[in-house]
Amino acid sequence: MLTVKYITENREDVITRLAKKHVDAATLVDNIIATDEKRRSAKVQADQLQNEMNTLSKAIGQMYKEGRKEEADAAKSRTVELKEDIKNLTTAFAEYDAAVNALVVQLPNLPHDSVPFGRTPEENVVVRSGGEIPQLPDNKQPHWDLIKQHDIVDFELGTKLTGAGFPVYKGKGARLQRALINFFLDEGVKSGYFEVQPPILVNEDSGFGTGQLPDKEGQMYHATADNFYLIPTAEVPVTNIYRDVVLEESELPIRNIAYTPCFRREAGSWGAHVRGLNRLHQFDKVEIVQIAHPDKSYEILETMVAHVEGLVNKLGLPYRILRLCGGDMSFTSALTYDFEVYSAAQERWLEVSSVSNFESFQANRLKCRFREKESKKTVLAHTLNGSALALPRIVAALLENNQNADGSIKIPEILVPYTGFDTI
RNA sequence: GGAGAGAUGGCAGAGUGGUCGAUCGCGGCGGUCUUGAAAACCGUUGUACUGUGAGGUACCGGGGGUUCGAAUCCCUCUCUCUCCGCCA
Repeated sequence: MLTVKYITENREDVITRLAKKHVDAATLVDNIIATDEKRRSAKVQADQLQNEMNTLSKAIGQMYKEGRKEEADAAKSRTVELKEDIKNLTTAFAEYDAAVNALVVQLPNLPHDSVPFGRTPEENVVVRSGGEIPQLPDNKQPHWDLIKQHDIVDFELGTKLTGAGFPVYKGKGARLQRALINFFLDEGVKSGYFEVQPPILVNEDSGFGTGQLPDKEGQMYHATADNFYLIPTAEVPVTNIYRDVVLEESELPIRNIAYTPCFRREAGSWGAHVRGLNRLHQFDKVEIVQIAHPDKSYEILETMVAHVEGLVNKLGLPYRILRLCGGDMSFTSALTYDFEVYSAAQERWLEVSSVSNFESFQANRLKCRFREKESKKTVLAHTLNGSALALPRIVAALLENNQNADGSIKIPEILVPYTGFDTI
């Protein structure tokens, strides 16, 4: 969330920039400023009275010590009214405080200046593309048919065990999964990321910290007996490592990489275009997360994009990088690049990564700060993350793009040391 | 799962109703000394909110209560440790 201080001091800026996300924030912003004003006023009054109370209490203590009991008892009677007033003001303060909070969390993050205008995914801007779209045999098959032919992913079996969207990977399918995970992790570690293996169940505080709660709880599976949530992305546990943390400036940037399974309920979004591996309830993903100095975060965003680009290049997949327009960006993001690979039998672009700079929007929720070396002041850090990469659609594209006329599939050379086979 | 103990500032560890935001030590920072470093000595050292400012307020795991006054008493929740049981 944005800081109230920033909103108050930059009212116009907030409103004009949010217009790019097609949000008319004027009413909300003014409401925040007005409520915050009341909040502060209640705080000041309460503090003053509390100060009187503290002074009086000390005096009473002194009187007792000196044996002036009657005087002390007289003073006590004066505290009754004070106490009542303080209670009322404190309650008012708490109410205003909660109100301000409830309002502020409704404001999306401000889009960066470079974010294109636009409302729909069609208005995203292709910043660059690479790789070559392969010429497939006339009898080309979509991946769900290839999968069936080789019996490497079993959707029906997954449905038996759990339900739709929880496939069972079998044989070379399972090994391909494992190969990709290891490949992505190794590449990340080679680029200087620090590997972590977080829990895949998180508590409410963590869900709130990265913004999945309270609004998007329908997105996550909920283990109600313990009030834990299954993570929709490793972003949640990995970023929350830095919740309520004050880092040293010299520790920045923090660069973490993690593999986790991810769980998404995707309620209501089932339907066309979700066949096969295109959309699942459980899938594997390697995620990169950075905590950065505000002056460096955009530079770092580009290095993350470059890292992801390196991965799709090494896998030989045709790809394009999109800069998301204001209307297609997430609530929390200031600038997002999406990576799409071309799945040549479906003849569709599939999103396989989303790399974002959240600036201090998440950090403010998380209270993730660093101590500025010069001033020794604590400053909100910038958080960034990106998929590097999400597996199922990569697998879909690999299978489709590398198929031969007989339905056999060539494994990209770089993966062979990981899979132990070069053909499916 | 059973029994017990505990949660205090970066760490270690005092403090059981009244100038306690909190003793002392270590660590950190600044300084003296030194060619430099170490040692020694002196000083300093939490966070947040609020006020133009001096300052004020809050925070001793979380929440609630008793009291003129709570780190200290009561209730409750969470977590940690030790022993036993079970277990990949």
